[in-house]
Amino acid sequence: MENTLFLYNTLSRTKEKFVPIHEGHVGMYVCGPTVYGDAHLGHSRPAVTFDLVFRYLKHLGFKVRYVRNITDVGHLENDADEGEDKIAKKARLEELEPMEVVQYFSDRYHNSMDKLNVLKPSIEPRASGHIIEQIQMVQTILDAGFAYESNGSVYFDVEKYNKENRYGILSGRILEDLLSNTRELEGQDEKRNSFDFAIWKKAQPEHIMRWPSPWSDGFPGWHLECSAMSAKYLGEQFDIHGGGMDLLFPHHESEIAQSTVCHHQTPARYWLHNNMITINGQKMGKSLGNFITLDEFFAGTHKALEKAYSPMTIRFFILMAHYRSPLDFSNEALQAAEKGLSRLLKSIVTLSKLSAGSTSTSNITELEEKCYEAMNDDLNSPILIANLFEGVRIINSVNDQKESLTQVDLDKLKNLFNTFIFDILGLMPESDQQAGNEVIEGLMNLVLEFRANARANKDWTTSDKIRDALAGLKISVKDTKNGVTWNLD
RNA sequence: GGUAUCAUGGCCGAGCGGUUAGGCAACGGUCUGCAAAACCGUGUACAGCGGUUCGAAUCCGCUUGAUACCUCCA
Repeated sequence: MENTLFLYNTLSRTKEKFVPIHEGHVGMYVCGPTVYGDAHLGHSRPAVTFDLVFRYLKHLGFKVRYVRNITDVGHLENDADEGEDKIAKKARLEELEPMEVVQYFSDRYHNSMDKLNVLKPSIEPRASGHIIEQIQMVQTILDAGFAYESNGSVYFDVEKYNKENRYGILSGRILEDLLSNTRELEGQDEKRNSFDFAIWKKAQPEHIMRWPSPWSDGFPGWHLECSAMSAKYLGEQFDIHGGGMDLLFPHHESEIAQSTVCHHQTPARYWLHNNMITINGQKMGKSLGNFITLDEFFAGTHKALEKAYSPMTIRFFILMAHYRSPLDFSNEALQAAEKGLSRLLKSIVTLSKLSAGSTSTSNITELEEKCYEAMNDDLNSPILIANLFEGVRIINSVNDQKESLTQVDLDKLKNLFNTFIFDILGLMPESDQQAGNEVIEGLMNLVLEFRANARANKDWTTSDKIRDALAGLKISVKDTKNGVTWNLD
């Protein structure tokens, strides 16, 4: 483990050397989805980003416990105090049990993540399964004097907390600014200050998702689940906390406040935030109604899409940008990603067929070092990919006999490509239909034999007819120096 | 209004004071019966205006524009 990984910590606004609390082990918590709708392109960014973190840490030899929650209670819709639970609303509209909705969209979320080749987290806890832990946490905060009960609900006393700690340590906000700038919202009379946030909410009579507590029949506050579940599975202080930038405030800020009161320390050492995916320069979001679901991408059914885009294209598209930069959706960009990915993956097949030379004209060791440098520098996947394309150039040049590599370098390059492309970037070949299909294999050999004969006789009409006909069946035939190759598009 | 981030060639997207990012597209060439693929070559990017410096896309200031958060959202 001689690699030194640097990560950008939102807490310090700098890149910091990553040193885990317990040597050789990493605890990572990432805010997962609220399951009340299909996963859209926006959801894929944190999933892929932290999948990359997970994969790379494992590659470096760490034993990683990766916890990603599923939020199935507690998020209020619209106005904070007047709204109803998102899950409950959807359930009532469709006359389903809330848990039925949760199950349905969880399954669909998992399905989309599987397609994107996102590894499953070690633990995927649900908020509804941790009500007791959350109630205990509310009690602890009340006992410590940092919360107050009001009409059956319990609110976190931000002003009091801020006297001894700093509310705003993560987001850079200053409490006075919040006070003077918070908008007027209806029904906030229960709170002492507008910036106080609920840690327990009394349920309205029509509210279906409710649990008994010392204060009221109700449900836990919005930010509490992550504090409770991360502490339960990763300890009172753990290594990495991740999520989308949009969660920075108030969600993560409030998590820090709650956990600090309960455990007297900042819950996580490194706070990582991925940037947003935008569409026409604007954030893709549920509430903005400008999102495209992942299934729509895979099927090409959304009106903004010129064609279908495969899961690996989406994954590669995301990895081509650094996780902290905004990434703008466009058909052009997706198609560029699609072609680039195809070229990258094709080179692996070419690589497997190369024969060794007596000398090496390229420095594979140096290439490998550059790949690690890129990843160690705050997971700079675009630089990594640029380096891999340098590898592609080398592979193709060797194939064209313009360069050569020794067996040692060839093996090193194969190992390099397998490690970075499959294990770390998590890409995978998508069309392996031709593999193992003996019928197609046999037919193709037969057809290409006829064509080879025609070509030998300079019967271009016949040979082109065969090639065109196969092209119509989405089989492309290419005549190379080393013979004929074909593949399914 | 407050806080934060950003503005790079046709498109996407790296860059953290001096050396080629990379992908896609385009053009020219090599190869090929023709294609395709591949390889080689080509683009005088850095929002604007000042400043610091021997030297700035990169640091500082101002201007303009954009986005995010401040309310659920990845």
